[in-house]
Amino acid sequence: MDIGEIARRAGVSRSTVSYALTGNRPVSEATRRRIQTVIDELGFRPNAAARALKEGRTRTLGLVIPAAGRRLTDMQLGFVATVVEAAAGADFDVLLSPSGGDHDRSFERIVTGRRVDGVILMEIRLEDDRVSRLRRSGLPFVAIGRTRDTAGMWWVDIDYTALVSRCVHHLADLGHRHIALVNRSAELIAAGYGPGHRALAGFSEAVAERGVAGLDVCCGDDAPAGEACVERLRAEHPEVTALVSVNEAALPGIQRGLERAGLGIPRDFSVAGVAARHWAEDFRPPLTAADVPTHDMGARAVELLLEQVSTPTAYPRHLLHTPPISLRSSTGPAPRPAT
Amino acid sequence: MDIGEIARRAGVSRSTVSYALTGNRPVSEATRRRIQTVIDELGFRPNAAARALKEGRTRTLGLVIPAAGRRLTDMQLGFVATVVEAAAGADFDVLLSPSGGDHDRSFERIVTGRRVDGVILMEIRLEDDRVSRLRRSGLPFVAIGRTRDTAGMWWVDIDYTALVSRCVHHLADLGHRHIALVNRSAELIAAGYGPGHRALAGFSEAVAERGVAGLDVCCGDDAPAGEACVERLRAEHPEVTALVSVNEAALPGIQRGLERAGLGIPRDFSVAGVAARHWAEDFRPPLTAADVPTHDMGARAVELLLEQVSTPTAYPRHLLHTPPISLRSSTGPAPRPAT
DNA sequence: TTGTAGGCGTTATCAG
DNA sequence: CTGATAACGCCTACAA
Repeated sequence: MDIGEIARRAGVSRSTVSYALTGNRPVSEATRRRIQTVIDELGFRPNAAARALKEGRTRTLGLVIPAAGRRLTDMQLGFVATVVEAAAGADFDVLLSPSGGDHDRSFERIVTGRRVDGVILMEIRLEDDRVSRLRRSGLPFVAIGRTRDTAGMWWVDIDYTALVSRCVHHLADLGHRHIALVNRSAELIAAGYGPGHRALAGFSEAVAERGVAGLDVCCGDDAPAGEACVERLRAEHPEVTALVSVNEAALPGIQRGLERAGLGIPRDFSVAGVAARHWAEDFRPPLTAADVPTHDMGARAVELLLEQVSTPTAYPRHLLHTPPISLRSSTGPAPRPAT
Repeated sequence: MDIGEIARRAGVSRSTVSYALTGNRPVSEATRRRIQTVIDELGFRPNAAARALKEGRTRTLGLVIPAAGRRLTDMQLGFVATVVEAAAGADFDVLLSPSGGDHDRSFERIVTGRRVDGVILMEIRLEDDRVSRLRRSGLPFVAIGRTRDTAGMWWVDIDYTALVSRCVHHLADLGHRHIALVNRSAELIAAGYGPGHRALAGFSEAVAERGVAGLDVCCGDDAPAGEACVERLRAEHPEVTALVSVNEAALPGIQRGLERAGLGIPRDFSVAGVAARHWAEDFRPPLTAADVPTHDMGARAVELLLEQVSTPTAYPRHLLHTPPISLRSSTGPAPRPAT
């Protein structure tokens, strides 16, 4: 069934049906209604491929997610969900591309095959092949995260440097003199994952500024890793009395580790961090943390992308979120040394 | 840049380029190589829309996920990830469609607009509009889960009835006489969500069979709900000494609730359930549970769908998983009544 | 207000 | 072994 079928049944020409469909030309109320009736009757919808071919646009966005295999973190999932939702709100569909390392079949198919009007990129590294690839292709794209060199690039990101720095200052204000940073996994850091590096930068800087001792450790993205991490920390650096976590998935493990070590939060040990709200609220006691606005970020990324799609010459824009740190109850004065 | 450009540069006709690309007709090695060179040089890939229009297929699968807004559960996320991965393995892209109850613009777009060659449906209800819609459309589809009437339908599911029943038997064998079922949310049950109903069916049946007292409660898909659920359970039914959970996201809360109530697991209280492996292993102590093979199920769903796409006349197939219950350490003999 | 015709980039059927 | 050419279904000048 195609537009011709509708035209025949409605007794009009194909173009009239098309115009009735798109509204790109006035159609008399009478014929419009006749056409609509036939369409409803047959449940017709224009073929997306034909339309895309003719119009040169697909009304589809590509969403590049971290390569399959690794489980997505909650935060990443949050982005996926809100991107899809925001796109749907603009009547755009979302094509998923799991693309990890370098040249991925799916990525190439989507980009070079012109399957989408624009791309949203997740889990950006400081140097990222996909970004350069996309830059070359001329396909509009928005990064959730950013590369080292952001020239001419559209992106949405969280200011991990500032956020971690603030956490350190907060803890230092409370009298803590030995503070640890629980970062993301060693592999991610080694791969040049931006937030990991920026968190570390903010940490080092703040720690130096306050003249306190800073210790940074990598930690896998799950509870067991978090627990192991705390155990090691206690064993090797018992002087540490507070930690800042940018690894939300490790939080339950961190909590368990502290518990098992017999440390009360925040009486004996303070914890602060950056995490999606529900992680922070699930922590016991509720975590003093910068709540990552995944929802907003995903929606903004789509917004920027659609803007770029409709105005390819637009000047690059970006959004750097620095959500406030919500003071909950996981941080307190440093315990008196047990002299 | 199109196929004509390549043809010109390679000094051949457009059809030859096409044949070199698809392999649908022998092309002399010499010209094939010449064409390939030009293609590599220019980084050409055939336009997906044109190809879809001509071939009548899109090499894309639709994945219908629960409506945005609600956070996806870990299990659902697992399906998404493995479906995408499996599809990518077969050089298929995946188009996401968030379609909850009714307002399915995106769903309609994808189905009627012929944007995909087939659809995978998640979170199936016993009566499901999307299933009937898809049945009518003639578009191949596979459900992860199943409706009440599965006639002529392709699906992959977990046998919640059997699994929950086994858990109950296991607990009854251990001497528990008062067992609770922690089900999914009341809304989901009310909406006719299959697993919820089938879990309940298996529970009621097994409980009756063993002559033990059964109590079923609904519980939201998150930790706080799990904790609240346990609290209520303790307050209103202190005689209960064991529970079966089919709500993995509530598990951390269940654990916390039991802890706060001062109950040791499994000394004072036993817990069994159905959950993805990592949830079970994160439980303290590790949870005796049927490990839901999300990975396998997603991959199988894609397999079935591709089979159906390539052989539309194939006889409907389905897969009912009944993973074994892994005995870990969260279940033990019923405590002696405190007489 | 409506109809006619051409073309978007491919593939596949004819010829050669 | 290779070229011309006609569709695929839609949109949109151009004509009426």
